[in-house]
Amino acid sequence: MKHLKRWWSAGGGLLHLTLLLSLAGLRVDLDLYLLLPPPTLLQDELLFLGCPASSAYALSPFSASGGWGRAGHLHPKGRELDPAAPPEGPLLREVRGVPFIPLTPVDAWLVHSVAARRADEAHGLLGAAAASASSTGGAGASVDGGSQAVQGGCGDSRAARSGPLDAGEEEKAPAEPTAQVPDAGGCASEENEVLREKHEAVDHSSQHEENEERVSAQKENSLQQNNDDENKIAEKPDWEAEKTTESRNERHLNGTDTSFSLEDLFQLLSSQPENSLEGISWGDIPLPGSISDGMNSSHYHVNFSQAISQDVNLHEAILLCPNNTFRRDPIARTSQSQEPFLQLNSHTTNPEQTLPGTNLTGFLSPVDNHMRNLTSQDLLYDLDINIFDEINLMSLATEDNFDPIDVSQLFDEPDSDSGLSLDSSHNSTSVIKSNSSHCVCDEGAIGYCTDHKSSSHHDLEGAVGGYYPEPSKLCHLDQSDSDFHGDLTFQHIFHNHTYHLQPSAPESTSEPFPWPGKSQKIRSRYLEDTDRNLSRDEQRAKALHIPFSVDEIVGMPVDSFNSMLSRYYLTDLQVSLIRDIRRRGKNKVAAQNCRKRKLDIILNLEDDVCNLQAKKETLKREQAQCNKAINIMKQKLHDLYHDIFSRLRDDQGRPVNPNHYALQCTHDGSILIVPKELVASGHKKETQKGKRK
DNA sequence: GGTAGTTGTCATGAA
DNA sequence: CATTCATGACAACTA
Repeated sequence: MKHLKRWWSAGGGLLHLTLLLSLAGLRVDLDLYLLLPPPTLLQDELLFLGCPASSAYALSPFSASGGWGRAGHLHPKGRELDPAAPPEGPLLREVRGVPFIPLTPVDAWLVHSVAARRADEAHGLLGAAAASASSTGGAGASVDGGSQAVQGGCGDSRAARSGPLDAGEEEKAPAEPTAQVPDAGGCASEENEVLREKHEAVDHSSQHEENEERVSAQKENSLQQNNDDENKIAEKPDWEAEKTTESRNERHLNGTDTSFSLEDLFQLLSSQPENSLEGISWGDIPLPGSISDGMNSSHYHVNFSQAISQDVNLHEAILLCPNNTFRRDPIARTSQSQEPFLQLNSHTTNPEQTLPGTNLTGFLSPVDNHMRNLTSQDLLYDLDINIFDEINLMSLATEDNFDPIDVSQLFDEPDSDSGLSLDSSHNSTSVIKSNSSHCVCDEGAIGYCTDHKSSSHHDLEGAVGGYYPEPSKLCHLDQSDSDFHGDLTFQHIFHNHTYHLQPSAPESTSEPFPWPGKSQKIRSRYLEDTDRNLSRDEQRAKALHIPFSVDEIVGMPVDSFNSMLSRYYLTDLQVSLIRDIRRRGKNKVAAQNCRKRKLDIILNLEDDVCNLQAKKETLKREQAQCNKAINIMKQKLHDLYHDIFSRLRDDQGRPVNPNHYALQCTHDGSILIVPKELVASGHKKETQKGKRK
């Protein structure tokens, strides 16, 4: 940028720039009038910036006072000329027929500087030549393609396109020295003047660099004051400012804003690294040359929304890019973030390439939002639509006249094995298939009807083998799996061109691709590992391209399951398999639960046994303690008895024999000595009464 | 190679 | 009647 500034400040910068544009083959007839800025540029510009717009702004280069256009052709935006305007400087007078409308102070300064310069020239150097040229209209150092080095009288058509001048402006024009438009000779002499002043400009170049920096700062301020959109540019970060620049360019495209200021040029140039000018595709610069063309030709009036809708068809995107959710070019995406300049170019200079969808870097964001807003159901729906094609092929596969080769050719699968012929499938499976053509469909027949099932699978896989993404995977299923022990036959169907070999032939002989030793081992190991992780039902579902996962099929509620079966177009084979998968899955879970429950019951019973055994021991100990206490009590009672009878005496003073008498307690607490015979008869009566009750 | 444990599956009955 | 659940039985697999 510094280089650019210096280059720019050298005075001939615009000329060089124009030459570059021309050499690059860009049809940009920038009418550049190169005049050196005075040393007082900064002060003048500051003064200029401080001026109200009514007095300082937007004088068209075709202003009569400016002297570049025919009198009476001031741009409608133009107000009036500020007499205090800087006297000289570069002017971007017209861009490919579109009048240069200064929007920024710099632009306006350019206009003013040229206007003042032309006033000086009218009095001095150009003199009569300029006066003679004024009758033919403006002229400039128009450089177009390098061939039109000097284009005289070019101001006619431009002035005509620039629109009428305000009457007031036209009246003020004579007040200024008449800006005589030079003819060709005038342009030549003007170039000499430029060269002469260029040397002078070298002295002021350093100061001009500073001025340029301040000018850029002032431009930001002026943008805030004048334009809301420009104001956003000043406030927003760079990446947002790019958007605004884009919008501005779109305004150019739509013709709503025909102005193209040096600021735009600056912005474009500054968006590139300092020394990368040569890397800039000048043809991509959204110069108003092409803009003006866009005003005249309809193909630049692009309906972006239409372009988006045409390009980003969701279904089409998914179908075309099954591996990529979004149909977008990652390279373009990268370039959007890394090369805003180029991305910006793509909108303006080459819409034919950009808009039809090859490069949607700038327009894909709404599509992305749309895609992000899609629910998983929507995506699943699209996915299912995609899968339906497969299912339809499956249906075809089950038909008799189905030719798998056609399918292979239809999908043009690189990995498709041409050896997957009808002969192979029929040779290996037709006999079995004829014996039980629908064995797979039968409930409960899948699990261990291995030959039949595998044969059916083979038929199907053989039918869709060319379409199956990785048919070789199925050849590397776990050989120990009895359900798929026919996979070797399977393998022959897919990959072996020598079908006369035994199914148990070594795998290496049937491998169609010459994998190197190590990679083949890795590959087979990988495939075994990946397939080993799949359950049988998952493998079956994969083989039949069931569009649902096993977990979904098993865990889905009944209503959803039934609605799913009715909602999607599924073959009988698929429906049968789905139901089997569901039944087996639920039964598997039930069996697991049952075993778990049984195990829990067993464990609980074992715990109960342990608890009961412990309780039994406790009770035994308690019983022993009780017995021991009872014996103690009996012994005490016996001792008490003998003690009592030893102290008892009858009427004659003799001791009472305890064998003949017994002690009996009455209800009132008194104790009687009763003969044992009476006690025995009394016990009999009580027992008889108890029995009667 | 035999064995016990695990797991998947089927058949069957009950809810 | 269809579906689910529970469970015994069987087979395959694994350690």
